[in-house]
Amino acid sequence: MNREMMKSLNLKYTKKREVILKILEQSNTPMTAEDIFTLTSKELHMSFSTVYRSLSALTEKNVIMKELRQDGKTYFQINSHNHKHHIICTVCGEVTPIDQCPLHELENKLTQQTGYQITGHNLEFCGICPKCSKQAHNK
Amino acid sequence: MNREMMKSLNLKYTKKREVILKILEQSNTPMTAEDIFTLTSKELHMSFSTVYRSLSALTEKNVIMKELRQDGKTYFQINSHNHKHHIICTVCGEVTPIDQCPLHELENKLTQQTGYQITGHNLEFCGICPKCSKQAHNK
DNA sequence: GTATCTGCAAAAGATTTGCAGCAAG
DNA sequence: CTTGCTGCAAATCTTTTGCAGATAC
Repeated sequence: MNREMMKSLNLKYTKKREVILKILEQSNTPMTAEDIFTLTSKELHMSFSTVYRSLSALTEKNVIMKELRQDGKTYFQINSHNHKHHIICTVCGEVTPIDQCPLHELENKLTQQTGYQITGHNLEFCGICPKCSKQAHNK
Repeated sequence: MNREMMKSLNLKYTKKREVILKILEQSNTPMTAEDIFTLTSKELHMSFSTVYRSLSALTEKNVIMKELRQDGKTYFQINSHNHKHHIICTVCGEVTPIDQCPLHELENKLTQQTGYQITGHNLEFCGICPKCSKQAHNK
């Protein structure tokens, strides 16, 4: 994301937004507002309102995507269009991405069955990661 | 849910819980704490703490299930084991149940791929219901 | 210059908790 | 009579907002 792209979205290119976007682009997993606040704060002064307002502006323009997970926190990630889902370990919280999204096929079927125009979905698996399974076994 | 079943779960059988469970059993769609508070309040005096604490006790014993949706509210439903997912209209908020759950197959595949013991999932579709599509078209 | 962004502190909305009194078993 | 349930009000947690000052363009 650079100055021109921001301009074309009618968003001003500020140092804060630059750093927020850099953090998101470098992350390989969705992040909470708090994560982003903590990381950006290492580079410059940041306030929670700026984080939330920037994330919200970028979400509206579809630059980033947000999802509310079962832990009650909202996670943000760059909108790469080949979106991913995740499995979250209920023991240690480890997050593992799932390569394929298995739902597009199903969405077509559902459109036929229900008449809904489907515009999105949220999918979240939870379970116990191999490491934690092993530890439980050893106890 | 009756006195004996509650007893076997080490939960006391109170009038309040009886009414909360009745409401949930009669509902064909997941409900928020507020929904339950409003409905139960028509039959007896109820407080939000009692609603939340009862729902939380029943969730722990797997009598009911909860899910946090993208609207930021937690929805509760009787745990019928043949669980359902829903499509939610982004315009009018209408909720339509989806008959089959398409994920059990996928879960087996994922267990092989990732080594996770998968214990649950959350799936939420959103879209525009036929009624709202039609109205938008007519404008 | 002016529209937009930022910071602070205060507000909001959903849920949880401490504590004292009450009811079920 | 003892353990667990209830009500109230206050606290919590994440996110949003009002307003005054600062910055991008």
